[in-house]
Amino acid sequence: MLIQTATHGTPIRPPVAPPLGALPQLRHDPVSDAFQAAGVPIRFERDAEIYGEGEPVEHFYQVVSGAARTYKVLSDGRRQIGAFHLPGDVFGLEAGSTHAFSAEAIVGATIRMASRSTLETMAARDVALARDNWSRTAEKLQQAEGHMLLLGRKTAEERVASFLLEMSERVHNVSMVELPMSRQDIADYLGLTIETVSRTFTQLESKATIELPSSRRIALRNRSALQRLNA
Amino acid sequence: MLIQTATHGTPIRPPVAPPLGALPQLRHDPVSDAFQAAGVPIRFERDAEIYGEGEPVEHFYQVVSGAARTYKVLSDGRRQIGAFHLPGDVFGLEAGSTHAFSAEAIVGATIRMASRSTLETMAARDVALARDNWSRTAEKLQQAEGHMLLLGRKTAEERVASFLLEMSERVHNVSMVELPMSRQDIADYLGLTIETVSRTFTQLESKATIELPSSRRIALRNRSALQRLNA
DNA sequence: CGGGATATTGATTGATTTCAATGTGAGTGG
DNA sequence: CCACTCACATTGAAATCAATCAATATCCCG
Repeated sequence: MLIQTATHGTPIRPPVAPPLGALPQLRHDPVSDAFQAAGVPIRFERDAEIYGEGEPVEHFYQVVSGAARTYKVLSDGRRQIGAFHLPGDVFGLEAGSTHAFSAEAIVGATIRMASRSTLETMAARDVALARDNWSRTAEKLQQAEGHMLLLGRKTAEERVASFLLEMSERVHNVSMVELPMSRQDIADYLGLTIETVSRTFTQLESKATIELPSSRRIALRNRSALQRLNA
Repeated sequence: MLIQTATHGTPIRPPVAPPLGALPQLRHDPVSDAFQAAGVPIRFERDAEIYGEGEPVEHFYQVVSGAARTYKVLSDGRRQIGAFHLPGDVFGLEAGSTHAFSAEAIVGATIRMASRSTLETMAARDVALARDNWSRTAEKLQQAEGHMLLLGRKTAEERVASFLLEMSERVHNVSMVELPMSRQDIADYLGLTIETVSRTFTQLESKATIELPSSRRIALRNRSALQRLNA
């Protein structure tokens, strides 16, 4: 079931200038500390599966460099990306026994993997770590809730605006955003088609809200226009 | 900001036969136990606000009888219901300091409220309780993730089918489902309009997949047809 | 037995999808 | 160094699903 494309046991230093989230900004908190201690960095190639839906939860993950996506697919192939994971982000932190999502590298990525049982043993002793696990999961839940509002109630233009602001915020609000993901990934994250995403970008560009020097680089020219769309 | 319609300090016994989820089925686990010990049952009238988005998290909640909804609204009033809470369900269990959602009673409801600080103090001492807080939040996250797939990628018919199966499962898979919520609530949960929800019900009825003895009572006649739509 | 809220049904519109080219850019090999 | 190619992205035209606008219909509740 799992197509293992990862190069195991090869702790590789993060590349000098990864596309999005150039600064790993590893938070100094119990979970990050635990990852420093118990986590092993593994290299995943572009599109490599990190884990699959339904598989037992054996590890927790933290992006060191690169980017990952977690998603669900319907039987006929329709895909919904639940979240993008950028450097510093922890994912796969599930309390249940099996993964509810699949995870893949979006680009070549280095991901720190910590064994679930180790982290759980540590959490059973360290109250702060246990609390932090909860806190991180609760944070993901809030993100998911915000994303439900987007998927259920926002127009295409509003979705794209929200996406751009989110990406910009996640790389310290720089106005030139370098996207690691394809239009298909964006579409599947926003619940749209690639054509609609593309058209919306063009439309925002014609209103001088953004600029598209290349398909993966987007300059936010009128942030308040985007914020207005963010409702 | 908070329209306090709740009748505080009135521990009321759960009604004999609440509409949906007639059996409170309070789980025997650390959180439920903590609610038994530290929680106070409060009566909320139909549409009464339980807490509002942005308010500080001061309590955690468990539905004793009745039902509640948690939702977000856009500035122009568009609403997305993130979840319905039925007897036994815990909600408002947020690790952050403010509520990301608003919560209201859907029908008259008795809700057990436990003070956040009390539960957190208990969790700091009791590893099992801390683990259970995490576990419950993780479960909510999985539900939210499933709901994202629905909102982002499913057709109206599939959404309604998923909703009916979900409601049925939550009341022990009985085929006659008694809905506590209005069409507007259902629409806002599924990211549709009331008209589309209504038309889809009618359409499923004409295919003999369901039966609608009244607008709030739905009989699932062909569960496998619904499951097929659930993809 | 009203009367107001809630739900259903109908007609039409419209945003997004689908189908279909066309354009662009990065990597490859001649 | 430059054609060539393949994947990815953009653009256009048509179709479609759900939303909107607009009547009824039904159900509570007083």
